[in-house]
Amino acid sequence: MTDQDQQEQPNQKETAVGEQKLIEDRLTKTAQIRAKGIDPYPPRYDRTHTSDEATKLFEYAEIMASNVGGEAAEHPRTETIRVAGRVMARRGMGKAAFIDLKDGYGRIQAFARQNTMGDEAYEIVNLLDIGDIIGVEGQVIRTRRGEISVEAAKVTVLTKAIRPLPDKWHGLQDQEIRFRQRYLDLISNDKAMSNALLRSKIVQSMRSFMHGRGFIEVETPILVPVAAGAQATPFQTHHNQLDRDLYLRIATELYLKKLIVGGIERVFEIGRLFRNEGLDHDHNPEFTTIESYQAYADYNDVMEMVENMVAQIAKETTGSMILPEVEGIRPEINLTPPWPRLDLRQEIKTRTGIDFVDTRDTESLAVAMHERGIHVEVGSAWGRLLDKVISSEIEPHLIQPHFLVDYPVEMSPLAKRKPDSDEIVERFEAFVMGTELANAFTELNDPVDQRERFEQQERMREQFNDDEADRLDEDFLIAIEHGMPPTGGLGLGIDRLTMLIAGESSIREILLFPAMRNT
RNA sequence: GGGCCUUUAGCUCAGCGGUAGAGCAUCGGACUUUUAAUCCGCAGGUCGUGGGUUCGAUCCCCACAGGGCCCA
Repeated sequence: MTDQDQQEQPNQKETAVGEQKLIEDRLTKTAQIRAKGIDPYPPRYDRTHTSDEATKLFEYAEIMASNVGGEAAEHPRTETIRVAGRVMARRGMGKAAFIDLKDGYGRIQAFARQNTMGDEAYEIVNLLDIGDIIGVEGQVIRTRRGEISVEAAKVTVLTKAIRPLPDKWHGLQDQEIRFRQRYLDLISNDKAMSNALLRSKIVQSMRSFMHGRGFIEVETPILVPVAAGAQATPFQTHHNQLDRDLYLRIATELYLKKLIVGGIERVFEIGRLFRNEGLDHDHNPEFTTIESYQAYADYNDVMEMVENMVAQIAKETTGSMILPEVEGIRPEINLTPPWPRLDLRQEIKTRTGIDFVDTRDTESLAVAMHERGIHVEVGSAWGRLLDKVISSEIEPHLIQPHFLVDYPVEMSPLAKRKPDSDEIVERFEAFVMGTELANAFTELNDPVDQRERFEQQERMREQFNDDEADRLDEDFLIAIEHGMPPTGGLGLGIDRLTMLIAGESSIREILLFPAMRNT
């Protein structure tokens, strides 16, 4: 608005409008609470019962009263307790009010009556808004309509909220706000809360499984001088004092294998990886994996571990290894081990007629793909093309859990060759619901071969302008030159595992704070 | 990267080439057992942003931004 406009409108309303008015109304009430000598943001509250505990307490009192009979059985009540939570709804009726309280364990109704609380104490009830956090002290009763309620003797404001909550009936529908302000989603939508709690249980169950098998949990650097150990574009940053460019890790792989060299024979890390790539329903630039390494094991041992780990986590978190159908998202998924092992070469041959062992050069593979209507990205390396064949022709069919086994060496610079083959490595990927869940191999521990593989990757970066090619990490090579025992390694996406168990089709429903564009 | 859909009150959503509506929430009033409480009344909007067409655009066109879905 220009100065002129303001001069032409000298009688602007003094009161704020819209959202600002809602805030100012609540700030006014906050001031009114203070004027009564009450702190609207007190430091603590002695809660004696959560909502579910209070409900159970009353149900017990009810049973006891019915055993006794007489007057007490008519209107049972508990001793005085204190509950606390957020005001989700308020039904005022002059000199009485019903308040729905929500805490971390459920909901309970508070019933406030002026002649129970006294005139002065009741005044606070009229200064409450939906969204405020309050404590209620009183006995638990059952109202005439049958609802277990805390009959308020005293209501204490614990936190005055100055912004309104989303619509109480429709909840929060706007996906953008759900992701950007997840706290509102958690307050409004039960599924958001259950997904958050499920993820915690999954990680807890996973840790317990790994510890049960004798694995040691470690944490390795996130800021690294060389972003190696996977094929992905890294984020770059800079350390000022050292005047040195650093990268955010794209894998935990190489550090963990250094620990295998050092003699920690079973090691795992649960942590965040960072890959500088786009966002979609199952990709986020930062995501969480578990990687594990086990000395004297090979990829067959790891396969057995993966199927048992995933099945056990499902069992512990949902009660069953069979995940129910989710309407419009996926059919019933049976995670019971063992999962079928599919030979990659055979599977591709069956689905497409292409035998990658007989189609070793880029051009003939591109031609074969073109003949079958598979998109060919011009200028791609052989391994990238085959990856496309797998992702477009094989993966979509793997709805129930499967392992794809034995990959070409070009796609797997960190995996050991099969004893009888120069071209095939001992690697598998686990697929469920048509997407990759885990990637694992018998780790390459021949330092000369490993150096050559890295050099091959570096050449691919040059030749095919491939930013995602793996990088030669000299520190890692020196480590395995000291001798790394035969080792089976694993990487498994925890966000994807949680999507699977939660029955969600978008990673954004699982990440509490998914990456978003600038507003 | 391409296509389609979407953005209107704090929230959930209608609407339309002629200066914008409902429900809930808010605000005022009535109400001492409600539970989407009820009843009466008031207020609340640069219709995502910027251009263009038009006498007139929230509506039509273009660009941009955010969100969603599909394809690559």
